[in-house]
Amino acid sequence: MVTIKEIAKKCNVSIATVSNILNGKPNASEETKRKVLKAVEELNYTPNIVAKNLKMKKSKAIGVIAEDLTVFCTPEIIDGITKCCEEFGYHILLTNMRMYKKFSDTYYENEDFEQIVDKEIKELLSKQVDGIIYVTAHERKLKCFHDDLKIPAIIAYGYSKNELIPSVVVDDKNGAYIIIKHLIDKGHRKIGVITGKENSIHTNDRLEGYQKALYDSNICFNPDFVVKGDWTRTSGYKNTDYLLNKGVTAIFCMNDIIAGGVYDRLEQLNKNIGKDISVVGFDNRELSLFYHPSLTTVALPLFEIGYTACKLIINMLNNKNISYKNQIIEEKCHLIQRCSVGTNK
Amino acid sequence: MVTIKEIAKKCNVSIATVSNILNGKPNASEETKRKVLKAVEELNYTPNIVAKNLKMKKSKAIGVIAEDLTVFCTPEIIDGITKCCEEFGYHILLTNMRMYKKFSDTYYENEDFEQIVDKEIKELLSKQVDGIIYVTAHERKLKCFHDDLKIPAIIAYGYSKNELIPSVVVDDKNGAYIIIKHLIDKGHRKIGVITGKENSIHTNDRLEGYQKALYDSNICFNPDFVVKGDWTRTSGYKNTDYLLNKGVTAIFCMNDIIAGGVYDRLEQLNKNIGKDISVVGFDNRELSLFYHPSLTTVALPLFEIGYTACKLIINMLNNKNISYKNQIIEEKCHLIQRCSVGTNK
DNA sequence: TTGTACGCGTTATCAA
DNA sequence: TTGATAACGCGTACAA
Repeated sequence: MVTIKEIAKKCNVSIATVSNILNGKPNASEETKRKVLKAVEELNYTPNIVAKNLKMKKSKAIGVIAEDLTVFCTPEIIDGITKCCEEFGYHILLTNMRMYKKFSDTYYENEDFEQIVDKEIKELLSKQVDGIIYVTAHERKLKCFHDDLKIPAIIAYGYSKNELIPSVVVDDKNGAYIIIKHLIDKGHRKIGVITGKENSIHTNDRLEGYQKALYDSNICFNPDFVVKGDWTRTSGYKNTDYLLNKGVTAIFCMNDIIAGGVYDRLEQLNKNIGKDISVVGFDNRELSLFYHPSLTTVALPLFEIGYTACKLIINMLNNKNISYKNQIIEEKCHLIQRCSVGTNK
Repeated sequence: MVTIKEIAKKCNVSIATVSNILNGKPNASEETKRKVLKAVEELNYTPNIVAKNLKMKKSKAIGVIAEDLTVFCTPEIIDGITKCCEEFGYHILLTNMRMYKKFSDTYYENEDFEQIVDKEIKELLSKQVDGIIYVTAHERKLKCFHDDLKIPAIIAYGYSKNELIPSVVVDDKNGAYIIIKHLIDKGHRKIGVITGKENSIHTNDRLEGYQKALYDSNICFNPDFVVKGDWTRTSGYKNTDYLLNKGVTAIFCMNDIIAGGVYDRLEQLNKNIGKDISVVGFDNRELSLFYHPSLTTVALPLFEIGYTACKLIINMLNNKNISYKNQIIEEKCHLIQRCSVGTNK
């Protein structure tokens, strides 16, 4: 690799001059500037950022710790981070912990979990990243950073238990609100719900959004219309009959997978989805587009979460004095209208 | 940040001694070793890898250039890379070019394409990565590295035009072979095909695998059973009737999306998939599990591609002398048996 | 067994 | 307008 020293020698100038020119410092004559730039070109000089970082004591690198890259929401979040990094001249050091693959879906209950995370953070610190974004694979409250962390950090998609670490999350309440509002606008009054797992933040917030939407339209909330699911297709399938018996005209599934189960059952019953009965989902998983009929659902603002998280980290980097205590940023969902909702009456 | 110097001072030893101990060198007495390790613990010392890299002239970092992280195959490939990096103590510097988002699906025809790639490679070189893995979003032949690249590089999922750069790809031929073999084993003799886009490597190889499977079972290839699609659901829908009229008992769709279109049409015709007619796909997209009935298909060896590519890069790093000229590694697909295939007669 | 001194490729200070 | 030179934090001959 050719260094600054070599091009200095070739041009008969000092390395300081070369460095100045390369960094666009105002001094240096046009003459030498040309000469140096030409040599840079000819020798195909590539600056050594590692050396630069050492000297500058910063890396323009953001460490991204993904709990699991292969979970559907993670790539889109990282895509948002990438976009922001691109705009502000940062780059990404990726740590994929592969949690689902290693410990299946209860990884966060694993006793080694904290140690693993600690190790990865220390690793990133070693590499002198300027900030860290922790991307959860599964929305929940967690504490993954120590209080004495010396660089800015943020949690994307999960909620921080540590008040000094901000988080950027889905506005689930609003997401549920807009899709229920949509059903109401289409004339539905009796709207059944199949929930996700109990005690999940998603489940609670989405239920609250559902209730708020009803309230705002002067519809009384009927607890009988709410039935407990667990995010699975089976739980959609099994609970459909119950809601049908309650006389609902629309079913709000708290994710697209549950909706798949509801579709299964409705087809068996020869119900015409989007006419006899309306179904909506949540998440806008790719597969929801391929249901018959395609599923009206709510898109998670994954890209936005990534982008905002990264922007915030960069802000924190540039304004070290201001406090981000207890900051939780909620990104809004988007209604995706497709063919599973019909007009009632 | 606390440095090696500070812990040397605290222990009244030289930095050399500290360095030796930290790197597990045999010298140093138990006494001082204990003393130093204790100080390391107390001061929460974190080694500065940037400085180390500068000194050692290597980074233990692999640059990963993804054409688009949000394309379905990319995360799984990177997951494989991660696993391998983990095993061999490397880390990943991720470059997500966001090609689909920026230029839609013909990005590789964009005239700026090469320049963008060049720029990203140069950037990675600046960061002193030890090797580069280029992950295509779309299987095709491409040349993305210059001949004078001074570090090992490899293409994952795409084919290299440059004979010095190895590639790791899907064994499409084998994938088609095993799924057609499966159909034949189930008694099917008249197997229709809806292809992907013309001139695509996938399309050609999958067709060849289909033909080979027939041949090996003494079934004559009937060109009339092959109809041109273009990877879309619509192309599946439109071509179903044609194949039905030809009297096929099974339809091989060159991807799962096409199969979705075939399902659409077959449902309209009240055909019972998996009984009246069998359908198989390719790719094992998540959604194929949610079709009714769930789709028998072929899983792409994405994880394996990533893992192998990374392993190969690390080999190249450790054996700089041996040649990898014209090396193309093909990873085998896996048959995913589900419910869309029935026994014929 | 331990310490001194140098160099990795930069940037920044200050003097020329 | 330029050039010496001292850092940045670390690893490693070589000397002690």
